[in-house]
Amino acid sequence: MVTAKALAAELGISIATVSRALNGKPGLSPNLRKKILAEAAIRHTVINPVARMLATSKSENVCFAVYHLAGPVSKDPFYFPILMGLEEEIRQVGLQLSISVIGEEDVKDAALWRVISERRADGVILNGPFVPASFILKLHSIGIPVVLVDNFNEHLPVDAVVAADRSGATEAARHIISLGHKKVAILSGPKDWYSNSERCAGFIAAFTAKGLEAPEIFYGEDTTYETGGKLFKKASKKNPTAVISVNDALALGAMDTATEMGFTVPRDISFTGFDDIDSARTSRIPLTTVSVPREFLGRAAGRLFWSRIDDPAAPRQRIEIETKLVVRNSTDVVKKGG
Amino acid sequence: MVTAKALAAELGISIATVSRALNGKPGLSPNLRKKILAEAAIRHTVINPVARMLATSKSENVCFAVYHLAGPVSKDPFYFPILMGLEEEIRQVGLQLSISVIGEEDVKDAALWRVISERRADGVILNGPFVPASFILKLHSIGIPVVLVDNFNEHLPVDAVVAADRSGATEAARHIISLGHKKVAILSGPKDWYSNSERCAGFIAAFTAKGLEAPEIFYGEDTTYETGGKLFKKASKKNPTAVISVNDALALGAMDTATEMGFTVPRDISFTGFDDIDSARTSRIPLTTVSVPREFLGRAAGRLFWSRIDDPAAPRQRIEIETKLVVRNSTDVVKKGG
DNA sequence: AAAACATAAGTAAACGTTTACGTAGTTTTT
DNA sequence: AAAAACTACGTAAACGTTTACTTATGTTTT
Repeated sequence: MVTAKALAAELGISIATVSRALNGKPGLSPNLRKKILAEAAIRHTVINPVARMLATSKSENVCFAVYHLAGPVSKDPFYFPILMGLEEEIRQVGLQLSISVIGEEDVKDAALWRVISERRADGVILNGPFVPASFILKLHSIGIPVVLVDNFNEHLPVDAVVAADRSGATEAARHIISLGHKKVAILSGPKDWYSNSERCAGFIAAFTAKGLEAPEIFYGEDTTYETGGKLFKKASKKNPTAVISVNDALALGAMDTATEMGFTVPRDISFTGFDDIDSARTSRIPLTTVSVPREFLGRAAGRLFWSRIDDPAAPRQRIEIETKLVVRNSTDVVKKGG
Repeated sequence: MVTAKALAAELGISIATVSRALNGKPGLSPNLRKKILAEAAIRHTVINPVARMLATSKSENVCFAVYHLAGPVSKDPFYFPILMGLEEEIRQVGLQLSISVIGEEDVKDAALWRVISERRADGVILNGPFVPASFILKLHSIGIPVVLVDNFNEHLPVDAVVAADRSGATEAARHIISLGHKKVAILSGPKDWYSNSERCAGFIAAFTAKGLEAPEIFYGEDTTYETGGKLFKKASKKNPTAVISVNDALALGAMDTATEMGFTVPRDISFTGFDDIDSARTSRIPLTTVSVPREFLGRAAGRLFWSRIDDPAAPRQRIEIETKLVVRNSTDVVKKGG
């Protein structure tokens, strides 16, 4: 492995010329260019990106931040596909993706700020609804490009890519309505998480649009399997014929608890989820759910980031990725007596 | 934000002195040091890591490579926790973690090689059993520190961290044996994946140690839920009273297929898995499995990497992380007639 | 054929550090 | 009290690029 500098010396030409050749820049005779490129290929010469970064003062690095809450949230299989999609996109524009997990203490004080201020990243992809708005604002105000994934806030002047939570939820609810269900319960996590509130709104909208009574929403502290079970126990007192949840984990927990309590799914109660994580498909009773193309969310975030870098003054963008209802075995027409 | 250079100019001292102060190096009067540090804090002065990298020719960057096979494998929720653990560890030693997803084409040719040769990383954490040995060897032979996670090969001169696959498997098999099972089937993925072969060996060992007949192994092309179902259909022809699998997805698929076929679990057949992924716990019939502390695997990989950087000439290390049998509801004593 | 202009290359200053080496001034040794 | 040894700091050469500027060498234009 030979540096561009060494290559220049070997060929008896200036570094500037080699630089131009290796970067495909003009101002160079086709002959010499070919010669340099050929020699570079033989000697495995690549521009040293660190030196380039120093010279151009760009880090060519994007940071993917995972907000790591203590406890079950981190186990959520939701983010990995996003990460994969993002990486592929980011790589294609020649950037590199680094990851950083941040916790509650970090946000208050240093953390990402550190990553950024040490110039290891040109910008940040912030993931999930847990990141405090104040932190996002701070990042943005010091000129760091930020894009949000699976999170959005109208008052935040930053780009975001989200799933079509509301319309997806409406579609799921319409499915339930079309099966004749009237007594419905909604299971949700904290209402201040963007996707939760959007999805709930989407559910409700479907009912009110048909002139039906809006279902009651049962809020939990998180969106885990266990919480799903707990919430169902509460909800079951109202004898719903269908339970719709803001995510799959909740739905799966509720469904299993229902089975334990003696209900037969979907004969007695129908269940729907949201996200289409693996276990929705592989569950004993495959779950009817709204599929969120997570890898695609990642790709979109990558493109969004790139366009932001390209034009820092562009107006804020919000990309919404279409979702798709996947009907499986957990939903059925309402019983006559229901 | 002010560079060290600018800070030096402001204070009317040399950059070298500021560098020493900011890096906590000796050769500096306590007074001046304090003064510099104070001013640095006010002016938010941090050493520019890019410049440092150039000067020291270290990238301070570790690359986590995910070998992204087309298809269901990538959805495996196995790697995310590893990633999280790794990041925390890596960060503590001042390194940064970047991720790179590589595919089959990349390995043949460029890929990681690119990442490395462009000096964006000081080394690589290679994840999973899919990475071809030739590629690992190539990386190692050009002097790139490599650590393997969830993979090992005696003939490869690189560090590795793995779960205690063999002993964990033995423990699971012993559990099955202690319940009185004699007719047992083993479900596995490709036998050339390290963890698969180790786990199979561990299963077998438990049986032969007790003087029992070694169970038949049914091999699939991958270790997915769907394959689990297929394999069980084959295995069921031998009327096993227990089915032990090399991972949870396989076990879950087998278990659900068994239920569909009319078996009652665990009364008719017992099932065990391996890994303890989320859905093992949240499955309708919670799965008896061997818990692999994945976040810890990540941490260990981070430490291993660091110690390798520290002493490139150290002998190869292989860290084995203890696993733990988690008995849930999918296993029971063998039926009298079994 | 002179003037104006492209084109192809080189020069050298930045980018912000690290670090071996040099040099005063101060302390210790003998 | 002179020699030796520290100590605290400065100097300057790397590290490997990028890029505005300059300088030769053709190539048009008039």
